[in-house]
Amino acid sequence: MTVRRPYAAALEWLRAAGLRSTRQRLALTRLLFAGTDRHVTVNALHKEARANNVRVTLATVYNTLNQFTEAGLLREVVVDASCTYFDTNASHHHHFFCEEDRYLVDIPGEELKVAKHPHPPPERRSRR
Amino acid sequence: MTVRRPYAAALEWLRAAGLRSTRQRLALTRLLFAGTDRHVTVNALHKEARANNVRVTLATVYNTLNQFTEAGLLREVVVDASCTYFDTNASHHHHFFCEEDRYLVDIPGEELKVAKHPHPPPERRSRR
DNA sequence: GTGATTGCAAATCTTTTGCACTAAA
DNA sequence: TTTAGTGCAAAAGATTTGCAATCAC
Repeated sequence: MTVRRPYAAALEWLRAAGLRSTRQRLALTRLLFAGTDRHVTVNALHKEARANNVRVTLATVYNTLNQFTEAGLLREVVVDASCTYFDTNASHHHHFFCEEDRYLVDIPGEELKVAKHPHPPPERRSRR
Repeated sequence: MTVRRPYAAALEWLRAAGLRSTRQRLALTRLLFAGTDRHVTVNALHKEARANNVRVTLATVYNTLNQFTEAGLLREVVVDASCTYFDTNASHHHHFFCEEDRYLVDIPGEELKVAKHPHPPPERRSRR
C-alpha cells in the first residue's frame, strides 16, 4: 500500500503541523509530492529546485526536509555515513540499495516479512 | 552462532589479508578481539587505545578499521549520518539501536527471521 | 633496502547554526 | 506588528588525504 500524499494533501499536512506556507516550502513540496514516490538527497533536491528556477538555499533545503520528516510527511533513510535519503513514502517499508549506482529501490507491498523478532533488550525495559 | 574470533585467529586473518603486523594494528586487534563481541566507534576505540598507553592516531584508527572491515574481520554498522559502529561479530545478524543512549544490541541467534523477501530489482539483474 | 604504514595537519564533505533581513499571518 | 523562516557565511563533526618520517619484512 502506497501512502504517497498528493500535493494538496501535503499542504494540508504542513498547515496542520504549524508550518507556514512559504514560497520555498511550497516549491519543495510540489517537487516532492507532485508525482510518484521519490527518494531524494538534500543535494539532489537542491539542484533540482534551482534547475526549476526556485531560489532556495542548501541550508533551507536541509531545514525543510528535517521539518517535513519531523512532521511525518517524509521518512529518513540512512544509507551510509555520508548519504541520507528522504522518502516521500512515509509508510513502514524496506529498501534495496544499489551500492554501485547509489540509489534506493522500494521493496513493494508485503514482499518482505519479518517472521519473528525479539523483544527490546531487557536493560531498556527495566531501567528508569 | 557467534563468530567472534579470538585474538590469535584474528592475527592469522590479518596476515592472510596481507596486512603487516604493525604495533598499532596488533594493539587494536587485541582491544577488539581479546574479549567478547564488541560494537565500537572510531572515537571510542581511539580513546580506549590511548587510555591503554597505545600511541596511535585517530586517522590510523580510521584506516585500520576500514582495512579490517575490507578484510572481513569486522562489520560496519551505519546508524545515522554521523555515527558508524564496527562490530567484531562479522556474521550476518541484526541489531537494536538505543537512540537515547546510542548503543547497539545484538539480536541473538535466530530471533529475527526474514520470512520472505523479493528478488533484487530487475534493472540490476538485466543490466551490464 | 624497499615498500607499506604511520603521524600530522590540512582538506573534504555533510550538516548545523548564528544572525541580520524578509516575509507570513 | 509579531514571529517564523530564509540567506549567507561560518562552524561543527566525521572522515579522508598528502607527504615526510618510520617501520616491517
